[in-house]
Amino acid sequence: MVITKSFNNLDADKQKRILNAALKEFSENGYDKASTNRIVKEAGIGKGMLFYYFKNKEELYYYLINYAVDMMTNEYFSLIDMKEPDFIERLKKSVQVKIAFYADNPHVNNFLGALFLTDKLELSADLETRFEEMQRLGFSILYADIDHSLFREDIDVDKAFQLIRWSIEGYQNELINKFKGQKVTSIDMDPVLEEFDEYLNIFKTSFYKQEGDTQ
Amino acid sequence: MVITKSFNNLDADKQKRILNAALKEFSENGYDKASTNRIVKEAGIGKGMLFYYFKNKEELYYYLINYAVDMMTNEYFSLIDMKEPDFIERLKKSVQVKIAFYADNPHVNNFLGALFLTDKLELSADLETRFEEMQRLGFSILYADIDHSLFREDIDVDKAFQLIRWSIEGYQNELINKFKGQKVTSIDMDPVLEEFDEYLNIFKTSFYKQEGDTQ
DNA sequence: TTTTGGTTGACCAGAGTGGTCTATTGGTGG
DNA sequence: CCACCAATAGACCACTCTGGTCAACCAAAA
Repeated sequence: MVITKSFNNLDADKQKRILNAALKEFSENGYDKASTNRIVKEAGIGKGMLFYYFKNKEELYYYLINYAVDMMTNEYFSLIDMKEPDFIERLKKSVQVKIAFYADNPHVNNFLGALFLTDKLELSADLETRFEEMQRLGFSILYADIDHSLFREDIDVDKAFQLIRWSIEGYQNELINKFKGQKVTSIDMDPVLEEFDEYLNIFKTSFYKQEGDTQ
Repeated sequence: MVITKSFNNLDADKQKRILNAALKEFSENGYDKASTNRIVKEAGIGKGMLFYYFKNKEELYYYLINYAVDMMTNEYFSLIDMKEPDFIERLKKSVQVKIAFYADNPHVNNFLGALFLTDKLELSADLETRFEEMQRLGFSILYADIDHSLFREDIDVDKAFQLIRWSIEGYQNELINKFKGQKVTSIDMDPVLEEFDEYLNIFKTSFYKQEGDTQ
C-alpha cells in the first residue's frame, strides 16, 4: 500500500466521512460504475482533495479493501467470545456486537459482500489472501469449539448450523429493510433484541436436547 | 398501457430476449442507471428498434412492471397447490415450481425484488395497486389454510413460518451464488432437491408434533 | 414498380467520467 | 511582515456514454 500520509493525518471524523461515502458508492455500484463525483459530494469535500489523498480511483479502492478487512477483523471478529460453546448463545452475543459495529460502519458489510461476489481475478495476490484469511477467521469465529452435544441426536448438526445462520441473515435483512433510512443510533434496539431472542429460543427448544430427554 | 402493438406481434423468442435483457439491466442498475444501449446489445437488436417498440425508456419500464407482475401471478403463483395444508410440503412443491419458473424467467424475481425496495412514490396508482395485490396474493399462497395443528404446541407458529421462509431464502441465495453463470437448464437438480428435502425434514422433525407425543 | 413494415447504426446534444491545475486560504517560522 | 507551504475548492479537460432521432436500407407484398 502506498503511503497516503496526507489522508492518514486527517482528523478521524473527516476520514470516516470520506471512507463511508466511498464504501457506500462502491458497494452500491461496483468498481466501474462507482462515481468519484458522487463520493466527494457525499463526503462533502472538493473534487481535488480525493485525488490529493489517493492518487486515483484504483488506489482508493485498494485502500478501502484493506480498511474494510481491518475493521472487520479488529472491530468485529476480535470482539466475539469464542469461548462460548453454545452455538446459539454465541450468535446472540455476536449479533449485539454486529449491531454496534454496523452503527459505526454501515457500509463495510455490504462492501465486503459485494467484493465477495465480484470476480476476484483482478485483485492483487496479497489482497486476495488477506480477504480469504478474513473469511476463514469469520468462519471459525462462528463454528470453532462449538459443543455439538447440545443438539438432538436425530438432526444433522451442520445442517442445523446453516438453518440457524440463514434465519439470522433473513431476520437481519428484514430489519435493515424495515429501518431503512433511519439512523441506527436513533433506533430503540431493546424490542428488536427481545424479538430476536424469541426467534433463537425457538431453535433452542426444537434443536437442542431437552431436559428429561434420554441421552 | 399504450398499445405497443408492434412489439406484441414479434415472435415469442425475440420478445423474450428483449424482455429478459431489459429486466436484467433494470434490476441490476435501477431505473436511472440502466442503459438502453446495454439492453439492445444484450438483446441483439439495433438501437432504433427498442424505441420503435417502446416510445421511450419510461414506457419500457412500465411495460416491464406489468409483464413481471403478470408472469409472477400467472406462471408461478397460479401453479402452487393451495390445498396442501402442510406448510413444509406446500413449500417443497412451490420451490419446484419456482425452479422451473426461474429457468424461463431468470430476472423477473430480481426485477420485482428491486422494485419492492425502490421508492414506489413515482409509480402510477394503477401499477402500485397491481403490485400490492400481487404481494398479497403471494402471501396468501404461502400461508392461507395452513394446518397450524401440525406444529408443536410449545413454539410460536408464526415465528416458525418466518424461520422456515428465511432458511429457504438463504438456501436459495447460496444456490444462486454457487451456480452463478451456469445455465439453469444445464444443472442437475436432483441432488439439489434431495439436499433441500433434508433441510426441510429437519424442520419437520423439530417443529412438528412427533408420533407418540401427547397431544 | 411502388408501397409498406421492419430494421439498422450513425448521429445528436447534453450529461457524466476520471483526473488535473490554478487560485486561494490560513497557519507557521524567520 | 514576508515567505513558504500544506490543505482546499472547484473550474476545467478530453473523453465516454446517455436517451433518443432519423435517413437509409431491405424484403415482401401489392
